[in-house]
Amino acid sequence: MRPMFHPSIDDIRLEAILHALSDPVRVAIFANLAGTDCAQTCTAFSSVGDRTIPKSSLSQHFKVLREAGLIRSERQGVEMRNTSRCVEVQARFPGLIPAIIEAHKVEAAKAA
Amino acid sequence: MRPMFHPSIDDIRLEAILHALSDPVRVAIFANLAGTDCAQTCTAFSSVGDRTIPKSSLSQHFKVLREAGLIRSERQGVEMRNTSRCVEVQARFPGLIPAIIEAHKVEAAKAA
DNA sequence: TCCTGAAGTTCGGAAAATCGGAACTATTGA
DNA sequence: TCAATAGTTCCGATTTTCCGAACTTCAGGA
Repeated sequence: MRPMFHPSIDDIRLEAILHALSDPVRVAIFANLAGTDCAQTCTAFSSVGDRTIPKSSLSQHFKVLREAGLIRSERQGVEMRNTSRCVEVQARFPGLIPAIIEAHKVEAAKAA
Repeated sequence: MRPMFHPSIDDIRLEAILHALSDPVRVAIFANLAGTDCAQTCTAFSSVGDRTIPKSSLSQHFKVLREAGLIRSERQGVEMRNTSRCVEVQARFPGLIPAIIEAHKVEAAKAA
């Protein structure tokens, strides 16, 4: 298994962030991670909304979020602890993440 | 030629906006449109940065921006007048567009 | 009216990205 | 050492993107 790659702050690309969050599953995962202090495992998201996400797809989604610099994944025993990198991203692109999270809430509120 | 489709404010999706702006050419076009009051034609963007964009690709890019609700395109004689819909999007997703434009500037500044 | 040129759009095939099932790896606990 | 669990990797099928070529639309002459 390859070691996990996490870009440094300066290598984070706006393009990659927007692409990562342009998927409904990924933005849901990220919004959840950004809204909590405790790390979440991948399987915590095996279903998003009413959809069931296959393990392989989940793994890809986490990889995209990780390589965009949005989350940090650390192995802890048999599972993966995922946390958001909001604070770091905020330093590079001030206000970007809060605006997207807020927009995501606006849309989620409307759907309900 | 099919009539152009512009989504109404309430049909604008966050997902579509993020996807539209996750492309370097499109975010450059949109940042430019958002930063000026005067409408721009498509050919005004036939080159972005140092890259030359084929007409057919440009047309597709404008279509993506239009259908995401980010711009409005109106035929004026032989050409197309494109303007941003920032004010409308701001009403639906407050702060989202300014944050992305700002992030785009941060990145553009770094590249220079 | 009939050209001609300019501005975009549409078509279609090649290239790239995405999805998900099956097989694999890594780690813990019995 | 064996079994179970969490996640990754592989790979084929589907979907999306890219761009050249052909087409449409409109304005301004001759």
